[in-house]
Amino acid sequence: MRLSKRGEYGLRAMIILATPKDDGRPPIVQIKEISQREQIPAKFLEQILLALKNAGLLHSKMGVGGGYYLARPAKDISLGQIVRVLDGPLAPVKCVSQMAYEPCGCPDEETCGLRLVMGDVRNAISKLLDGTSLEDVTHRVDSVRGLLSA
Amino acid sequence: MRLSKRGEYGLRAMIILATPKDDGRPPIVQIKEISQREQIPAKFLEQILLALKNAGLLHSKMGVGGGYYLARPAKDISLGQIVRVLDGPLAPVKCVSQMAYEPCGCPDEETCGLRLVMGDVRNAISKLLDGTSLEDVTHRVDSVRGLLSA
DNA sequence: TATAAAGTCTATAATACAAGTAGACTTTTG
DNA sequence: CAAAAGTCTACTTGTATTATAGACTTTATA
Repeated sequence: MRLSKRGEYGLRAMIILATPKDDGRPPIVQIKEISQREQIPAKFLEQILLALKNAGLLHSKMGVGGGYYLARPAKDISLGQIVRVLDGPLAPVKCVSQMAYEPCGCPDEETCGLRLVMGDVRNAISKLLDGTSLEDVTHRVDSVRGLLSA
Repeated sequence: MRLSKRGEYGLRAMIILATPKDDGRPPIVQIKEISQREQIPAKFLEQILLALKNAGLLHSKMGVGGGYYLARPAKDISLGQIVRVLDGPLAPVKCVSQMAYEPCGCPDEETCGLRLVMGDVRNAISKLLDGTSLEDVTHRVDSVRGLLSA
């Protein structure tokens, strides 16, 4: 049930891009900066951000002073969207996938025990990842920070 | 978030082994029969069942009339135990794993947004897989069968 | 007691995928 | 024009997954 490095790095990058600057607006950040802050190989991160851009979750600006920024407000980007772009379907087995269904070959899918349980797992993961936005994450980090400093 | 074939095959096999025969007792079944019923390469299944045996979840009997059978009542074997033996930790990232924790390298784990969310995901998966026994699965299959035939 | 039916164990092959690296190209600003 | 940025595609490398092979042990029973 592992998240790939690709998925992990992408989520980390998106969280950075969703974290407001002092003026309260989401920042525009360069690959290099993210790669340094999160210890991610720059060339690998490049591919990841490109994929997120092509999926419509990020926009970018070329040239001096350019970088990446969120294509939509942080509250309108869910972690599920990000993970699906980078790691594919959330479902543990294809036969319970909403976005990439494939039969699993069991004689009768309706009464397949594995399928019943994995359907639940898929739903639980989806409920969490599709139900959590980048804004939810940054707010939660803020509130933990608050508790720690208090 | 994929379950490996190894994990999938193992779960399927365990569910078969947990399904009571007409006399109400869990059966003893040969590799060959499971592999035919579930379309699993026999030699691959062999390794999987051996691993489950070495982990203490299955017992076996050699020789004519032998086969594999559950080491404990089906209600005392959780899906989580099976998956952990075959696929390793449930956690999406190691830094939220209970059984195989490793730091993920972020500057401060306490305020890492990714970690907060993935912790939730781990807990949700664990709640489902550790909270569901093989007996729960076979009962659930029975009840679906009942609904369909009614 | 021989034979066949079963599991045991270890090695290895074949693939697929993940992770990372490279480099040439384009766009933008100053 | 030069420097700073992203774009695109190909390639390499390492590792894990999936599967196959084969020689071995144990047990029932004819």
